[in-house]
Amino acid sequence: MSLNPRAEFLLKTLIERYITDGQPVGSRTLSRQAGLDLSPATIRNVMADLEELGLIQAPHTSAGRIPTALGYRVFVDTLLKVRPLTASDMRRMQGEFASEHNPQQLMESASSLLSQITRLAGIVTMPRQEQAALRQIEFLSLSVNRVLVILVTQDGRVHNRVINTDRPYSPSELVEAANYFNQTYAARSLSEVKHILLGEMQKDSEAMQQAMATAMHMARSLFMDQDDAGAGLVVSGESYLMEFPELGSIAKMRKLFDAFSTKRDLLHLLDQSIHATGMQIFIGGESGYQALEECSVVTAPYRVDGQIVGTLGVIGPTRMAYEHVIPIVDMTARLLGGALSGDQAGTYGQSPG
Amino acid sequence: MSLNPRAEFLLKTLIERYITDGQPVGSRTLSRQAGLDLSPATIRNVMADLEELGLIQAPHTSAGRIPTALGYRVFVDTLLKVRPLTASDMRRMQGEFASEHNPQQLMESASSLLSQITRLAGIVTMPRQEQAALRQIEFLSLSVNRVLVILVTQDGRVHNRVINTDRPYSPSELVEAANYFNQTYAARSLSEVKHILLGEMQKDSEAMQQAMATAMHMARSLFMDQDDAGAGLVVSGESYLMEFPELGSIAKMRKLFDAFSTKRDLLHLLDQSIHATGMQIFIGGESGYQALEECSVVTAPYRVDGQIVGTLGVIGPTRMAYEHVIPIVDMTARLLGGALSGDQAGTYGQSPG
DNA sequence: TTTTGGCACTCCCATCTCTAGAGTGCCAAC
DNA sequence: GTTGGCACTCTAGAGATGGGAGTGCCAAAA
Repeated sequence: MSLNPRAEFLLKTLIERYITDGQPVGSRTLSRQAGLDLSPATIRNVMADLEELGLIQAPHTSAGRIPTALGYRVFVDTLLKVRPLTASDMRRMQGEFASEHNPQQLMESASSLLSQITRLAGIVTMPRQEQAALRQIEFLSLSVNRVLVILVTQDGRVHNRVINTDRPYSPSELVEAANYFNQTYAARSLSEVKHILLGEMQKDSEAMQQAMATAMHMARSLFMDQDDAGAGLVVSGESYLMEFPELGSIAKMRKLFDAFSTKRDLLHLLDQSIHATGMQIFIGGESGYQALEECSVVTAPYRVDGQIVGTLGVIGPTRMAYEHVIPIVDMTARLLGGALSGDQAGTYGQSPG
Repeated sequence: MSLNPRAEFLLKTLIERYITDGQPVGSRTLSRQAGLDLSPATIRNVMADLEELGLIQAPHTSAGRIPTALGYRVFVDTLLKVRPLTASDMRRMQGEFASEHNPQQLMESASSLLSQITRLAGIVTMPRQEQAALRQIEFLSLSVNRVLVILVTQDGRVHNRVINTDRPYSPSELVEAANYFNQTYAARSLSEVKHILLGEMQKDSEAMQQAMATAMHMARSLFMDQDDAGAGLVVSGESYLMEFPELGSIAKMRKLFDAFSTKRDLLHLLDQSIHATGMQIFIGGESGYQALEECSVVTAPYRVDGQIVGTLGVIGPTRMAYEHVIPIVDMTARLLGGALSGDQAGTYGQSPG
C-alpha cells in the first residue's frame, strides 16, 4: 500500500471533512478544502487511486466518496494528530473525580463523563475481581445456616455474598476463620487466592485446623461461583447515538441497544483490551460483532497501582471525531485509575485529613 | 358522559381492534368486527357521538378512528375484562422466582420477566430503604479513620457504606457499638430508626454511654445522606419499544430513552404508586411527563410481610394489550413480594433444608 | 509525465401529478 | 332508528420529471 504524501494528505482531508459533516465528499469540495491548488480533475485521479486501494468508496455512481473501514484504519494509525484536551474539559474531568471516592460511583462518573464530553455512549468495566488484591475478609452470621461474607479489595470495593452453610457456625468460629484467612491471604490477588485454595483442597482435610477448615468452606462457596455475567459494566449516554443518521434505521438501532442491554458481547470486547497495554480502536466490523458493524469502539485500560484492572471507552459511529475522543478516553482512564489508587491511599491513611 | 350499552360495546370493539393492529378503525371494519348486524352507516352515527364525547378521534378526514387517552381511560376503567394468565407464563414466572434468592437478582429477574413476557419495557424499584426493617448492623474497621458499615435489612438486602471517621475506633469499640445498636433498634424500620436517632441527637451527648455515642456517630453518617438518585431502579427491555411505529420518530424515542437513563422521573412516577394500594395505570399524558406522552405505564406495588416496599410495572405504547399486561404485572408483584418474604423466612431458618 | 478543462454520462433526490382506495358526513327513504 | 346512496375529502403510493452533484475519460496544455 504505497501512498504518496499527496494522496495521504487528500485521504486525511477527505476523512476529516466526512467526519465533520457526514456527507460524501466530492472532488470539487475536496479540491477547495485541501488548499493544494489542484483542479478537481486531478483530485479525481487521486481519488480513483484511493478507491482502488480500498480506502474510500462511492455510495453510488455520482456521489462523492466516503471512507471505508480500512480507510479509517489508515487514518487512525498513521494520519491522525490528536488534539490536546481543552482546559475546560480537563478541569471538568478533574473536578468530577475529585469530588467522589466511592469506587462504584467513580465508575459511574467516568462513564457519564465519557458520554457527556464526547456525546457518544460511554462504557466502563468494573475492576476485575481476579486482579484485585484482597485486603480483608469478614464472616458475619445472619441466621442459623446463613453466613454473610464481606470481602474488601485493595481498590476499596466491598463485595457481599450470602452463603448457605451445611451446619451452624458460632460467632467465634467465624471470627477465627476470618483472622486465619486475613493473615494467610491478605494482599494477594483474588486469582492467587483462588489458585492456592484449589491446591489446599487437595490436601487431607482431616489435618486442617478447625479455623482453616471453616475458612476453606466459606471461601470455596465464595470463589467458585462468580459469574456476574455483564453485571460489571456501566454504560451511559446510549441515547446520544440516536442522533446519528447513519445508525438511523430502527432495525440497526434496535440491535445496537440490545447489545447495550445484554452487555455480554460488550464485556467480552472490552476484555480484549485488558490485555493490551495501551489504547485500542475497533473500527466497524473489526470488533467482530454484527451489532457494532457501523460503530467504532475506542478503549483504554486503567490501572490501580500499575496493575491493569479494567477498561473503559466510548462507542460511536465509525464517523466519530477520533482526534478528540482518543485523548478524552485516555485521560479518563488515567483519572479513574488515579482516583481508585488515591482512594486506596486514603484508606490506608496516607492522605491528608 | 352517558354511554348506552351499544356505544360502549362499539367503543370496546374499536379499541380492541386498534390495539391488535394499530390501524385506525373505520365504520365498515367495525361493523363486521362487532357482529351486531348493523350497517356501517349506523356505526358511523355512533362513532360521531363517541368522537363528540372525546373518546375517539380521526387522524384525518378520511381515516378511521383511533382512541384518545380519555377513550383508553374509559376502556380500562369500565370495559376491560382481564385475561387470566396462561399456564405456561405462570410456570415460567414461578420457575424464575423459585431459582433465585438474592434480592438484587430477584429484582432483575422480575424486571426481565416483565419485559420478556409483555414485550414491553419492564421496571422495578428497589425496596425503599425507609420501609425496610433493620435486621442487623455491623461496623468493620478498614483503616485508621475508615469504618465500613454493613446493614442488613429484613428483606435480606445488604447495604454497605464506608464512613470517614473523625477519630480512630478500636475493634472492641466497634463491636460494642454494633451490639448496642442491634439490641436497641433491631426489627424497627429504618425510617423509625432515623426518627429516633434524630430525637436522641437532641439529648445531651455527654450523658451517653461510649458505645451509644459511637453508634450514633456511625448511624448519623449512614442515615443522613441517602440519596441514591435513581440508583434504585431496574429497567429492562427498553429496546422492545423500538418496534412500535407510533413511537418511531427518532426524536420521541430519544426523549423516551433519556428518561430511561435519567431514571429520576420514572422513579418519581413509580413512587406515586407506592402509596396506592393496588394497581395503577397512567395513560398517555396522565403521567405528567412529556417523554411518556405516547406511553402508558402499568404499575403494581409489591409487599414484604404485608408492607408495601416497592413498585414494579411496564412501560409501553398507549396501544398495549392491557388485558394481558395487567395480570402479568399483578402476578409479578405478588411473586416478587413472595420471593422476598420467602427469602427472609429462609434466612430465619423456617424453610426446609 | 502530470495537470487541466471539457464533455457526456449516471444517478439521486426532491417535486409534482395522478389515481385508487378508504372513509366520511349528510340526506332521503325505509 | 336504521339504511343505502352519493358527493366529498384525504392519504399513500406509483410514475414522471428535471436539476444538481459528481464521475470517468480524453485530448490539450504545462
